[in-house]
Amino acid sequence: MNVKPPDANTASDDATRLTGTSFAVLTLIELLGPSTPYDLKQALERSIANFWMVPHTTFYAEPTRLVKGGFLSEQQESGGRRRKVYSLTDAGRSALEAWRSSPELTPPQLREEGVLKIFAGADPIPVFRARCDWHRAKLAELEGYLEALTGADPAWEGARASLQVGVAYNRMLLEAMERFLESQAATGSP
Amino acid sequence: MNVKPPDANTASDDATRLTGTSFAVLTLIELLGPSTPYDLKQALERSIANFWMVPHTTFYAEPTRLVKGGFLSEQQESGGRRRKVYSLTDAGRSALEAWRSSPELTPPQLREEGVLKIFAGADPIPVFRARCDWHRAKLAELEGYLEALTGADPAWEGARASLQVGVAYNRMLLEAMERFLESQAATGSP
DNA sequence: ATCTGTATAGTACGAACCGTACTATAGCTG
DNA sequence: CAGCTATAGTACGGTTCGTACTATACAGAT
Repeated sequence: MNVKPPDANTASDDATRLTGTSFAVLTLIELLGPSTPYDLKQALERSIANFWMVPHTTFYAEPTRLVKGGFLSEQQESGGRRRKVYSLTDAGRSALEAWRSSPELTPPQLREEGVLKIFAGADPIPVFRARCDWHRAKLAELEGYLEALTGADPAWEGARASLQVGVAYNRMLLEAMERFLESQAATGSP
Repeated sequence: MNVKPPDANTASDDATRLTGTSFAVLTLIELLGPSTPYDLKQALERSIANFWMVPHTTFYAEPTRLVKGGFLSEQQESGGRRRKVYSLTDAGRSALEAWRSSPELTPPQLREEGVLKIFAGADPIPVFRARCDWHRAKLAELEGYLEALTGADPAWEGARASLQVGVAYNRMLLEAMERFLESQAATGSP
């Protein structure tokens, strides 16, 4: 009847859990080489954060966590601000590779307040208008990042591809909503 | 130089913060009438959770929070399990209405591990294939919910509209990825 | 009638996360 | 070289999250 040693699976093997955020850090270090948290944060914001959002305080905490798990090693910058510089360990490299080549994916996580308002009975037109503005701005932003990558190292091929996915995604949504708004304008006020 | 009374804006007016999850609960009670947390959770899963994900433990905690803030009132079921039943207060109704008719939207929050893997250099083909399966299943699920709503009360118009948005969204993504996979199949292995 | 399995309806809890606010260093500008 | 702005973080306390566990109802078998 359900009785178990209360400390079954407690200790040794419950290693640091690796989340998407962890792999974001590992990937960026692989691309950039040994990096400070701020280097990583800068790179993150122009790329990964667009499809895997992480608040900066969470992101700054992650390297520490990964050192604890043995996936990163930490050195002190000599001179200047003497900031911490993180590098991949072998464990880090192989965890990254295992994840990258595994077909498993966690389900996409979405929180879209606009659709929530529509659910609640709000007029969809202002909602879509606001979202069009947002996606237009995001599109311009992503196109800027993409342009900045032209002629970059082939190691950045994945980065380019993911930005292209982002561009396609935002363009699709934008155009769909614009079509909807136009059709409403036509029907609504003749 | 930056000196402020340390307890400026501390007390009385920092009322319970209302999040998207709060409005999800308020909206569902408006639609369903007085409800138990489980009623709400059931309804949530067939609708709102598809564009505003909430883990069930967070969702169960929300009504309690909303009672504390004065947005819901709580009664005891008489008989059966004697569960708690929640109803909107006037404060709840007006908070809901204010939110619904305000044009402000928090930015969409997305976490898509597939694109993260592509960023990291993974082969996009298995990623898209996995996602196609996922979106196909989601599409079928949403279409099922929509069908179950045919002929429902006009109060559920927003629910229907939001499900239609969800259907369109998933169909768009699915078709885009299918087109990509077909184009790859054509080029890749001639 | 009662046992027993399954679906329903939650709670407990510690780790992770998050937002706000604050701190600290570097480089630049007059 | 004082002061300003941009850069590069940390502190902290409440909130959220996932895992695991608990508990109640009801249906059918015994």
